[in-house]
Amino acid sequence: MGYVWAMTHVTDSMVVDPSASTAMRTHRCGELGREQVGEAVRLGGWVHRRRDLGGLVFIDLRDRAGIVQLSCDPRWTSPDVMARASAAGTESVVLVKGTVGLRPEVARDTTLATRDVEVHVTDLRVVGPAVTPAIPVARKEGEELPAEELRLKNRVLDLRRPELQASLLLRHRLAQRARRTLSDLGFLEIETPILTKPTPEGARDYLVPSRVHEGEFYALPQSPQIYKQLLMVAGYDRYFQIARCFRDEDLRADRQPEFTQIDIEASFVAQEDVQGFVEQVLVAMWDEAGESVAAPFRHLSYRDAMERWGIDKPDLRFGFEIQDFTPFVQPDAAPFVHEALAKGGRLRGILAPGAASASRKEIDGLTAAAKELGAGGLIWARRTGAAWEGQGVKAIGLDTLTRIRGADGDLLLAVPGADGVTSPTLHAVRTLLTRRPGVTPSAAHAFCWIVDFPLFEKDPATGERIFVHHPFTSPHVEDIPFLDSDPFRCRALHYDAVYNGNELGSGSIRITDPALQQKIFSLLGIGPEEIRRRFGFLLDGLAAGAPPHGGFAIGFDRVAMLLSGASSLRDVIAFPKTTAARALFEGAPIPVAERELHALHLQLRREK
RNA sequence: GGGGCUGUAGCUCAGCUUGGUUAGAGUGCCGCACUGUCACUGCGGAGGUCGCGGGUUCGAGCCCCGUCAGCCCCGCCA
Repeated sequence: MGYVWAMTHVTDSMVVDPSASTAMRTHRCGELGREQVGEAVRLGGWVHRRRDLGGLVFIDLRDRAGIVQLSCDPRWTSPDVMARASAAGTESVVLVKGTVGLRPEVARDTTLATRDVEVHVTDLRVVGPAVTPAIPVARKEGEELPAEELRLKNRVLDLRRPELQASLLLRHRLAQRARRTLSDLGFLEIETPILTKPTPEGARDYLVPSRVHEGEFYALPQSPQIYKQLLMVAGYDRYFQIARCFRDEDLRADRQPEFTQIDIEASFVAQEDVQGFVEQVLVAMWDEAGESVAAPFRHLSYRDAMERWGIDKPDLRFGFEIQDFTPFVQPDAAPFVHEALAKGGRLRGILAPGAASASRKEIDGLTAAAKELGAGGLIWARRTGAAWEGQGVKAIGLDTLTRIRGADGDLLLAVPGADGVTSPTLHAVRTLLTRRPGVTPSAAHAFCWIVDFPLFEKDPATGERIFVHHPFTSPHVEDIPFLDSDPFRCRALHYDAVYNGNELGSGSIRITDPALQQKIFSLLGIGPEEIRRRFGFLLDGLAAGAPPHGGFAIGFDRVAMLLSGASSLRDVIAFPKTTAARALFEGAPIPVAERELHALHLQLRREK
């Protein structure tokens, strides 16, 4: 608490912002320090805490810059002002006149950034009385936050908390820095429509019924994808937008139905140009948060990432890489291992140095995580000295273990099977291993690019060929000949930016050849009529003289979350939605009256 | 759509394992006292549909079923 406070508010209070001065106040509370001693000041703020000693009243007055102590003392405060100070309720807004004074030496034992000074109050008026707050803004040390449901219902109070104010302040600075960085690189900030056309591909659209056109709907954009491509065709060269995007899908801690992307597109570029722009923006934002990071970022192919980390967004701050133990498997391995190999699977696993100390309970936890992801179980063995022990000795056999070798103190964790099972399983296992006490990251920041994603994948449900990304992503030029003969061999000019195991965003080089775009659509089984209906305006655009172009979208909320140390997107969004996509504070969504539905040509059908 | 966790005073929590007095604590709130506090202190007080509905039982905050809400995860998120 005190730590966060000091960290976020001392910095701000070091500089007096002259623009803070208004007709009603001269400074922000948190800006006052020794430099203002002797000055007459006027302040406005919220009563954070009040300490009423009878003859003396102290008030901690809070605003967005921090807290300063008000001292009401008969030596400088009249009896009627004293009475008002003593009656000022918690979280009420007061206007104060006074003089900045040095606090008595013995009375500076405080965590406030403004610890040396206080305001000797000569006038105080409650201008915004507050009812008793439903949730506390000022908390005791160690006091838990109120339940998130209450925080969301009482959002104005929650937003007053210094931590949340610090997060939103940082978010503002990140946005400004990104904006300036891109603008300096010649990118133009251009807005695109919020009422757009449904794109039945991908995520579910939020639909908006048209009043004017019966039975027709707008969609809220899942991203400005097609618009930004058309801006390239229109010759705008370099575009960006801090764009709101909407997806009607189920939520997670790091997923909101409406979210913000730093959306970028540029013409006459290759993949590395776009990556260079994105790196500059990311480095600038990290710098804004006080973190020094270096570009260019390391490149990893999708295939490598899946092979060594089991995921396309590896956390490179830690070791515990996945290995292929298949070549070491000897006849003494258990039948189920041989069966898995016979079916074309592999035996993959992790040799975790020093993890032989893991308790049985811990290993059970790893096994449970493995089973949750579809693995039959988790083979494990620990090596002490030269000896292996554990269930894995039987499962994969001593001969196999001997060939795997390992070192004293290693914990071996392995899973036989298809990559589709072993990769996610071992990724989950690895993630748990990195969280063991005593495991330290090799660096604070590990950025990388994941490149060479496959263009197509098989739909696990239907077996049909589906696009991994959106259908405007260009294949590698050298893979185009294989589009028909060996589609799964084709790599996409698609790239993800990954940071400490988090996907920060993704982008691609787009298809600009209308013929190739048509071909891709038809490979996906979309007929000419449907192409026309859905994407006609894009194809027409491409046919009008399209420059080679590509772009990227940075998940801005996620960046703000990571850089502010928040554990949820909801803590970097002023008015977020719950996991059921409800807004508890304002109370959306709500049922609408029959006549409103009627005007929109809609009729409700009651389910069940 | 599926799985898990949580729901008791304004707030944070205990009570639930093993059903049985008047459901407690801290804090906040209200009142009184208090001239250097800073989580002020001291004294006194008010404050509860134990999320909601049903069931079992002589008796349910506690057991069972259902439901709602919040959170976490899987599916989903081109």
